Amino acid sequence: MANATIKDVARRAGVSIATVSRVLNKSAAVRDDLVQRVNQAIEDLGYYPNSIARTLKNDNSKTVGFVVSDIANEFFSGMVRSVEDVLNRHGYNLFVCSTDGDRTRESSYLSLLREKQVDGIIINVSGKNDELITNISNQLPVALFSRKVPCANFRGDFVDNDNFSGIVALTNHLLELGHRRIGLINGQSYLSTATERLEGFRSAMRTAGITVDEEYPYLYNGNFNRVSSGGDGAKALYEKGATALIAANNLLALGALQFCHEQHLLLPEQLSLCCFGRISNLDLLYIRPTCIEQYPAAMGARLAELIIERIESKNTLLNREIRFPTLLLPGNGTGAPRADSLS
Amino acid sequence: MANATIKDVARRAGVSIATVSRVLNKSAAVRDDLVQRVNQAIEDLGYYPNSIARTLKNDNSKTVGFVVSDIANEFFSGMVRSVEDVLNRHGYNLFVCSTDGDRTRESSYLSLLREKQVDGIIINVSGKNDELITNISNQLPVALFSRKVPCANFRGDFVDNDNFSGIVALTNHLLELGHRRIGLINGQSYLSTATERLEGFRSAMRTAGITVDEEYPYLYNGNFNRVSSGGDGAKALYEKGATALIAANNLLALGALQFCHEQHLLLPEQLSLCCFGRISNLDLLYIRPTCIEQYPAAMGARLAELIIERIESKNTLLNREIRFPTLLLPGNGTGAPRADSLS
DNA sequence: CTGTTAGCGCTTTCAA
DNA sequence: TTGAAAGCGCTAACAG
Repeated sequence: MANATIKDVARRAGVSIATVSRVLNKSAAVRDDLVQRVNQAIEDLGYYPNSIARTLKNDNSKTVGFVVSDIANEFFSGMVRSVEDVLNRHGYNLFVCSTDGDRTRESSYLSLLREKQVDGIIINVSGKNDELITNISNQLPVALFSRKVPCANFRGDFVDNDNFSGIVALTNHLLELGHRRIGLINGQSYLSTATERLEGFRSAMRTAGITVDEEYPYLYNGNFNRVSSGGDGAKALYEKGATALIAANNLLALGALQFCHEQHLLLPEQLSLCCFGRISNLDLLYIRPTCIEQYPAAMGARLAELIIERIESKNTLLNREIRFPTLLLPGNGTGAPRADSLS
Repeated sequence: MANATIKDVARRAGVSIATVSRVLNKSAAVRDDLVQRVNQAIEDLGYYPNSIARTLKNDNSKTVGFVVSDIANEFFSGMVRSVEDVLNRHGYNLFVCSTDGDRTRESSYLSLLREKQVDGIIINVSGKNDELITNISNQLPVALFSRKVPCANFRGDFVDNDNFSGIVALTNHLLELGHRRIGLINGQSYLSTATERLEGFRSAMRTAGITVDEEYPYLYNGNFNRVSSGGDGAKALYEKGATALIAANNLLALGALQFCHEQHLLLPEQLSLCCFGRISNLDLLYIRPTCIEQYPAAMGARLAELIIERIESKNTLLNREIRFPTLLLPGNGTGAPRADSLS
């Protein structure tokens, strides 16, 4: 029942294993009749090559790791599909790893992936293993997305949305509707996504004459990975008197929307809601928050291309940064603030 | 820059590679001071084992393949997360493969997985490679879900919902509301999921005195993998006069719901809609179809356990079949038929 | 054009 | 308790 090996094929075809290898890889010319005999033997035996042995010899596994907080998050699962498609077209397989944003899980997955000799790693970092990832990036091709590693000697590529201009667009949208007490439900402040989004918010507000600093009351620091955090943020900011909310990612938005739904808040009459990111089945929701559309499929495809190029270049490429332009998708969850709520 | 090997560790610790191996695997007693020296050397060199070499020697890769039509489908992505969690707890990694329900993609992925020496395969079969999968199942642990392989000598486990009683519940629900012209938007008839769901429908209807045979006009054979197919089915059956629709899976339901939304059909006044399966953000939808809840996380965890047991038993276990009980989740998309539509 | 052989990194038998 | 050495399946350098 054990699988046939190259030796079995060679014996059956009456040639040496080197010849079989040459036929398999077309790595050198082989006489026609021998090719026939080898192929016949392969078929007879149902032989397929052992790519583990090949990896050991060749030092490439044709395997890539995809590390995210939660593959069940619709944004990541939309992405992984196209990562996989592009990689597969190049003969690669994909290991999927969900870290839950946890430091230990992340580092243990990274160890496993290295032991398995992956050729490269695509990762949405937790922000808690920055030094480790920087080290790895100098030995192995790495492509980051959504979250940067703030280390000077990090080597690798980075893909994200244009966070700054996306949040500016959302903020301006709300400002134009007349809102002033605009709340931002943000994620962990040590993540580049969070800081960039906060910066965009602050900049747009400043232009409107509003200072967003430590004193600004309508900021909530939640957790990008927790829907419940979005609900908590919405509750806190709404109770403080915010007339409009921006959720900084899709999960936070979902939590905020659930809060509104459960509290029977009228959107946009009592509260305006918009968000950065993609919500599935958006057009079928009872209220569609205005949002910044994301393109997980396109981002995934780009990431896969970047990592393949980096693998093929043996990690010699200069760092690259790709920003996807953002698009404001109007919904029906935002409107003018109630007259009695104007400051 | 190349990674340290067991040889480097041995040299640095002044011991043989056998001793290093014994320390790494605790496979035999080693004198205390040598253990210290080896561990020190490992740390100094930043050594981590090459699991590829280990696989070649040991004949197990600690790797499992997960093969589905589309990992971006919310049902599968919810599942893969818990598959991964359980496997990871046992030291396994997971290869994710989306076949798009395509015969060639499926078989090519299966080849790749075998070449990579996966220890087992969890698969939602396309239905187009049944003999191949049956063959594989006799060499390698296989766990199927949602779709059976109709071959007597298939070896492996199977996990699914209780399709029959689920559809019966949906059908009875509609019958009790007074519907008679109930449409079923089903998937490919060569898939066990489709036949089982059709059987349930037929049985419930028969009990109500309605014969569902070739002549029955309110049957639509669509494609489980295509949202658009759900829209086409809804259109066709609605135009034929169906007063209520059952979509046989989540994607078909989504398509049907989108059709209703675009056509501004009033649910449930003009049409009742219910479905088998889970739709994400269900409670935030403008209309919530009554549906049969599924438990992808629980199913995934169970699948992972089954495949691990089967791997550890060296594929000697008898075939097992696990059915998850179904639960009817009431929504607001179903109601009594309009008076003028009663037959 | 073909075959022999070393060796990828590891585990494990066998001897000491 | 330790080390030497064979061998997992494959590729590629080398010799013919």
